Amino acid sequence: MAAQTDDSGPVLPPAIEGAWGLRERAPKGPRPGMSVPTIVDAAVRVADADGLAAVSMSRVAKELGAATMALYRYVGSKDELLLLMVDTGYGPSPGPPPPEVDWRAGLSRWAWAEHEVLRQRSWLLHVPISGPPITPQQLGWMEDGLRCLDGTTLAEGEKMSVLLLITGYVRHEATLTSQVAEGSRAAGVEPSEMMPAYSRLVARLIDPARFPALHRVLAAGVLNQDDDPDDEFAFGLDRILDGVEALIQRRAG
Amino acid sequence: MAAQTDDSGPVLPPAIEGAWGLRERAPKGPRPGMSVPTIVDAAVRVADADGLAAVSMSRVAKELGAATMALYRYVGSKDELLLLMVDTGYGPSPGPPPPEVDWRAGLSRWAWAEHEVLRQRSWLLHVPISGPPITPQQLGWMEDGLRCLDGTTLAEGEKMSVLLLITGYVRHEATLTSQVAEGSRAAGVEPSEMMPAYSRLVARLIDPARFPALHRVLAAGVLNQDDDPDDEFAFGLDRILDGVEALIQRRAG
DNA sequence: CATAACAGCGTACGTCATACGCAGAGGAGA
DNA sequence: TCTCCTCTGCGTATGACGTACGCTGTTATG
Repeated sequence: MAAQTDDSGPVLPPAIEGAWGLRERAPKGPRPGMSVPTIVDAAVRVADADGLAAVSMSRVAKELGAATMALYRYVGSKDELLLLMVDTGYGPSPGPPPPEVDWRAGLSRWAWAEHEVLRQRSWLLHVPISGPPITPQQLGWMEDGLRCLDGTTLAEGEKMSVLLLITGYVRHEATLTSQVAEGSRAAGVEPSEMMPAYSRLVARLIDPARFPALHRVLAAGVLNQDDDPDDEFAFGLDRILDGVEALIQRRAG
Repeated sequence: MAAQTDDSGPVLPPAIEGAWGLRERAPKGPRPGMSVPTIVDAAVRVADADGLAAVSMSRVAKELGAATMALYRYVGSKDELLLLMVDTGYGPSPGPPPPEVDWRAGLSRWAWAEHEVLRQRSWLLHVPISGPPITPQQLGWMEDGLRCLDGTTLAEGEKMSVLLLITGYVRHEATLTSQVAEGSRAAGVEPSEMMPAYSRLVARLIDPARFPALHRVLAAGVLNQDDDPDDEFAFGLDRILDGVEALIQRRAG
């Protein structure tokens, strides 16, 4: 005869339900001195300033002038806090595509928006993701991506696959870029000197007879020139969109 | 007047230099009781059995019947051990493409080979990568990938970008797949019931008016049907290869 | 005013990576 | 043969971390 929460499908952590606005008030007891958003914002501030590794429960608590264990009244575990940090860190999605643009321009805009977020918050890439998206903002990004493909002839499942394809690319490219940046900071090398140094290292290691193709790449100086990283990103994105375009035309024709 | 190691570019950790076979013997002192490969193999065994989270220095030492601190005579840090684990975990690259196949079949084979490795060793995806590839096997994979594009008209830099594109996709797709698998294990749900459960959860959360496109996807039952995950993988791969093909034909024509 | 739910948090525990230094092994040189 | 010197193995100790547990004091409701 206990209260039935719902038709209760899979169980959602309380703090996540809170993010969706479905959370019963607490009519008894003292007024809470903090809130989940306060805590998450503090954690995001720490990550922005000192990286994800600096985000410990005690550090976040210190940021709020509270004791470590006080946080556990609001979040069930550090993993839960991380999940909420991702939601906040990504921020609101770029919104549905402007009506006058075609799917390609829309998806491009969508991809660049995520690219920009990840450039400024590279710690997002270090959060171990532990499941499919369930937070409001994450599903908002998904919605906006799907809308870009609204006018096309793709099946719903294909739209989804296309989005996964693009997000995956954006994340991977951002991962590589931030690794170079972090590596150069760790080694105390000028960022512009990072790739040349890497190129020299590989050249020293490999035997041209066993690694001919790689040797040719090095000889071409590909890794030396520091061309605009945005060009590199645009290259891959265009390849993917070309592939999508081929599919759309096949479905249409 | 001290010995000059080399023209010494960037510094490589000793254990990694060992992996390249350039390491001077130690002519003095007692004979080592273990070796770097022994330790790495033990660590890989632990990860295969109980996941990456189970890989602690003490657990690996226990696996070898040694004391924790004994390992530090062979590897400089846990991060170094992880890097070596990745090298061993990936294993040897699939080899250069058979001579009779074109670039597309070659790259497809290359991508499926990585896909297969990641399917069997999903812990590889959890290792925080901290820099561009420098271990022998990793560069071996790169070499084999580059060779697939040997006959094409692409510039060296473009070949590199194409490989990054594909690896990124393979890794991302494997990440999503393994997350579903791990999530179902953690929740004690049948793997085949995982996506339907997720679908029901999202349906409960979202407001169809604010998430129309997402709602349509759910209504189409896209997330319910458990089609062959390999088909999903093949779909994205084909889109990428279509994009590459478009580029190659533009460069050629 | 009594009660019960709840906020804040001090303490304690188990785990982890790893710095440090000692004991013993076993070639190299006397 | 004796003496070093270097290297291996590892015991101990440190500091950080996540978090279980339970106490204290607050506050709205009966």
